[in-house]
Amino acid sequence: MPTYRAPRGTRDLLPADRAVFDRLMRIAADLTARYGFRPIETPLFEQTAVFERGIGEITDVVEKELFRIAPRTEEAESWALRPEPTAGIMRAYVQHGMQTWPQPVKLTTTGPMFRYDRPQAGRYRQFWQFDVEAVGDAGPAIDAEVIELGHRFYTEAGVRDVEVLVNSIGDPACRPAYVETLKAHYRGHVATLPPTERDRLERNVLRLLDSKDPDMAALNAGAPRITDHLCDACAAHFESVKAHLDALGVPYRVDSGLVRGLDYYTRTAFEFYVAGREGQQQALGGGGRYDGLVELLGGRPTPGIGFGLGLDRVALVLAEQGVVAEVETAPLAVVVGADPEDTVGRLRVATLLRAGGLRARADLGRRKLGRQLEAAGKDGAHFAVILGDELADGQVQVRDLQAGTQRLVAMGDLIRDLARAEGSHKHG
RNA sequence: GUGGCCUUAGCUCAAUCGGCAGAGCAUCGGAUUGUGGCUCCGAAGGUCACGGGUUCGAGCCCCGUAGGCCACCCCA
Repeated sequence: MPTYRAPRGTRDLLPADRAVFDRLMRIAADLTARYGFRPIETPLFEQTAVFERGIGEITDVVEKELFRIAPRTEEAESWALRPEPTAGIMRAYVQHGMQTWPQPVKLTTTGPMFRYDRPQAGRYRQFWQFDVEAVGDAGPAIDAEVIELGHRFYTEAGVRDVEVLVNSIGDPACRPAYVETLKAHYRGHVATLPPTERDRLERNVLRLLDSKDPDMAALNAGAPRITDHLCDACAAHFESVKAHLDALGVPYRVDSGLVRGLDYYTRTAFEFYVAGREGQQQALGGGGRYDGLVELLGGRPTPGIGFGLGLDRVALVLAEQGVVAEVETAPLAVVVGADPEDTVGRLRVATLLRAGGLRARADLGRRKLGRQLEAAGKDGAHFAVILGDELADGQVQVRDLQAGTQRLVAMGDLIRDLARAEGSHKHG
């Protein structure tokens, strides 16, 4: 067992893993560009208050999962690693006066998030999210646009059977009354509530709705639904979001038990799952509308909507579904030589090829030719450029490692020859 | 944060009743002159996760810790 290892809940993305992430990030960047979102980077840590105010102090994310940074001096500011990107981006929106930009401001970012909870497969203390935020448009059309974008990301990534769950969780005009109605419903059955659920009754009743406790099933079935208690404005908004989703052909299912764990959400809430694997653990992504957040962070009242998609989980599902991303990392050519000691010659030719724009490696180990060729083959190289006596006539052997054929090529023609071969390889 | 299962070489796994830590793959080297994939030979690779206890003797039994996984909690 090694002396040092990656901290609990973190992992190394080895080249094969990293290639999968690169591909996902490329898809995200390409997709968001097409939809008019512009990339933004905010710090990996913020003043703790940004998260406490924004996300809500009585949420699990802040209460027990926030990665707090120990202050270095007594008067130091209190910082925490970001558990999600939205609060930081909205902080930036306010700080830089983005309300003076053409609205809506559409932003995207992809990067690591941090939550101090107990690790499990697909659940890490450092995990990656692809995030999108559209600020300054009250919807409902843009709600559907954002949901459709999220859904399309999975499609382009190659994830099969992704299902969208949507709900409306009301707004300050109607949610408080609904919360009281819901509390009243459960209070009538306090005695039958499991201990953990009883504890949540007064603190956050909405959470009882998505409880997986079998004893709660019957009770939840009879519980009043938020969608039956929306104010007129929220109800109309929700209907319109659904109509837009229908028009766009996005497959979705209304789940009136869907609530979100962060306080800032209003009205539209949605999550993405692989069909048949609903249940909080396996969420591939989620998001919603947060019309009160900018104001909470000191800005003018500004509506907004966005989502965060978990890249680690997407990678996990892709692996489960057997989707493999072919990424070209193998060199086009490896320069080998008959004289093991002539590293100068091999490196010089490789440098020449690289200067010509080709992916080339030189075998700098001092081993015999056979070993060099063997290593080149294992590396997945298409060609081996073999340096030998022919150099005296200004020629090298170019061996096609897959076909097992080889021919003499003049040094002066080498770059053009290999470049042409690369092109024909790519096209079959 | 709660409960359970697990941890032996880089990877996948063996090791009889408590009695000398092994294999396959991968890595590196060799098989008479400048040609890979197959084959053969060899080398290297271990604090048996870590710490304690029981025992003549512990990879194996007991306790603790760490890490991973599973179910919760909750999120991505």
